[in-house]
Amino acid sequence: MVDETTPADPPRKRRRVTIADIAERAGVTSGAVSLAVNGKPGVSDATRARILDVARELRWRPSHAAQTLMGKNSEAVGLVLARPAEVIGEEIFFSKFIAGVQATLSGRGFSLMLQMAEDTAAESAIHQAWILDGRVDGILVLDPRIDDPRIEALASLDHPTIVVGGHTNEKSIRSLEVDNAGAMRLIMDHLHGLGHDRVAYVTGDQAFRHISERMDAFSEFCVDQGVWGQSLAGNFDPERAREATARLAGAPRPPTAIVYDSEVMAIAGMSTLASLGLAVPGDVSVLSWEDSTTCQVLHPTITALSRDAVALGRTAAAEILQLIAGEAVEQEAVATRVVHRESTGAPRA
Amino acid sequence: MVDETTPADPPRKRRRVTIADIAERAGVTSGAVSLAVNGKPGVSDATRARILDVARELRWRPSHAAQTLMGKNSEAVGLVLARPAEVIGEEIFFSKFIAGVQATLSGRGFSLMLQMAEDTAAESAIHQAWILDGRVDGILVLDPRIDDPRIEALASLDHPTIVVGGHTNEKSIRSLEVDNAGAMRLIMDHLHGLGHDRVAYVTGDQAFRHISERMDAFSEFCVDQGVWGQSLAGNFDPERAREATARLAGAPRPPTAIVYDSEVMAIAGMSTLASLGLAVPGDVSVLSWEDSTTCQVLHPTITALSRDAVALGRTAAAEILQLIAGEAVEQEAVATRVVHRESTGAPRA
DNA sequence: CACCGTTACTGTAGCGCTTTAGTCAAGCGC
DNA sequence: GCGCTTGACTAAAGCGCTACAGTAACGGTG
Repeated sequence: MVDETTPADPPRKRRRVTIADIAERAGVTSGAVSLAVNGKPGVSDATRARILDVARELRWRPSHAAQTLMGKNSEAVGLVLARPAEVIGEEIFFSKFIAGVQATLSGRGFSLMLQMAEDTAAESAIHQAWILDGRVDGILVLDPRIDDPRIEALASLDHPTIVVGGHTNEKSIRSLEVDNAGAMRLIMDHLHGLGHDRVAYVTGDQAFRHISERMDAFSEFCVDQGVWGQSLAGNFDPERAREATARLAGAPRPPTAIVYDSEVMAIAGMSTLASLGLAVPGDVSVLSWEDSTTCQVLHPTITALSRDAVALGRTAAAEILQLIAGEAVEQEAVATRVVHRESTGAPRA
Repeated sequence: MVDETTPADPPRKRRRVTIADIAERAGVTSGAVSLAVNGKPGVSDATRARILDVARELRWRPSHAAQTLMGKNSEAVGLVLARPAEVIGEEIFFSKFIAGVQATLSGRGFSLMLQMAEDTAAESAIHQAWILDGRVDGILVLDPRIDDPRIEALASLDHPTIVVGGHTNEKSIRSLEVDNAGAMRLIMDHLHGLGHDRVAYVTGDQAFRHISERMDAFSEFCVDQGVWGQSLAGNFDPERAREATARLAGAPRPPTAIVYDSEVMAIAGMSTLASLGLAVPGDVSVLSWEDSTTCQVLHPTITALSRDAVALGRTAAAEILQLIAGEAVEQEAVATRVVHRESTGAPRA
């Protein structure tokens, strides 16, 4: 019969409801309340029920700060993005990845702590602050670089961490393997299978481990299969992709197919080809590393390496949760395939 | 002579460095340390300098948990997304908005707490938990609905909150005004100015306040200017946009221009028109509410309402920070304009 | 019936920090 | 020399919660 709608409640400063309030009301001490709400033995069933009733009635919620002060988990995972805001805003990968991470995390009641940093040094500083403060239980690292200073720093902190994409030298740090070499082989098999033997690859930022892995696999494939192949360095900037495309198109012996390291670059490249009067895939085939709705609706539709970034995010989240819980981490491969669309076809004979 | 480097330190569990450690080493009490590190009067300059030196040397960082327990700010802002993961992954608006929010927040040392929720009820529960725990200092609400239950709930919690887009009935809650009606007028002025007098509007989810505001402005413009105008309900799903487009194209008197409520829908619509053999803008003009790189590179390029979602996020973050700091909140309008590209032109005579 | 083991609690000491009330010596004016 | 201020600290309480050492009552046992 206790009605807490508080009809004429004076709207003054609302004080926090604490276990002491519950204790008083239930006629026990705060210690007993703690045992009761945490499901630990030491209180009779009757008392426990009474305490829980009062707690519910008072709309009590445990103080997170007090709990982490006692060394409890913070139920949050941290992710720092060290890329320019424009890139994060444009590249569909990030929002998909984050959406995937969130979907899994939220299902388990975890939150995501997100920050952007200017550079990897700033990113490490944030990692450090979060971990020492116990604000996050685990950290997700994106875009690993060759000899990444962040990973070294994290290894010394000895905290649950998952590096997404590219394994690390630090064996104490888990990484979510992304088979960049295998994916590149899928792409090259596709193009080679169509008959292409002059392929160009317009890359993203080579400082990233995953990009350099792709480049290596590209070169190896070309050598092994006798394909003429050339990488042109880019940095995810569509303008750079335009320049690279124009250079390739104007070459004495232009490639018959171009692979772009991102959807944004592929689109920029394709529009450049169109403006140069080149037909896709008639004169040159185009393939995008990363799929999106845009690839499906553009004319011609763009053949793309589809990786399901949402699933990647989900997997990363699941793994970090397992790591936090101290369970064995089981690697789950993210399905990767080439979706054949209109932008790739047999080269002109 | 106190040397705490402990030469043969066994690498066991790393204990947290606390102000007590600093106090001991500096030969003062923890109270003095607190005064020193917080820049408060009560310690001599010499002592303060000594304390700060020791703190730096020991790499001390204040315990966030202890501080929030004392009622300090948590230096974080919360944002809950209540849309399907796929939509968040596809719509460029979200990543741009979040990137913008982050850019401003990070600059001031704040973090973003991000969660996804199934529905608005779950979203409110998360808000409540965050606020009562003091885990966030402020909350950002996106996609306000007509008679939004979340806003009511937040109003009763009396916590810094900014509703992005659409003002609220609750005058205690601040909102970041987005002039949907004005933007719709810009769009219609553009089309009407080109000579269109049969315009269709394929909408997003009408439960959202911003969508209904746009629809109202659309209707009003049409009535006032004697333009034949019709809204077709969508829900941001490209498939729905395709259906709507096909229906419009097949009508006895089809519209000469179609406005789509999102870039994803505009692209879907345009590809549908193409597959029906209709020329853009020859047979029908297309306009997208929301700009993106894709709009710029598609053939034809798409005329779009450009709102700079990154700036919107930045502004939202700046406002919530001002609100948290207790400063006066100054509304800063986000530049909005129609970017005229190839997809709109004069209707065929 | 003294003895022991449970059960169901209570009381209190922290976790790391802030804050307030005190303490104590030095300095000042008359 | 006395009272009084001032500056520079110290001591201790308290934020909300957990953990752990007690303790009182009860029931069973030989």
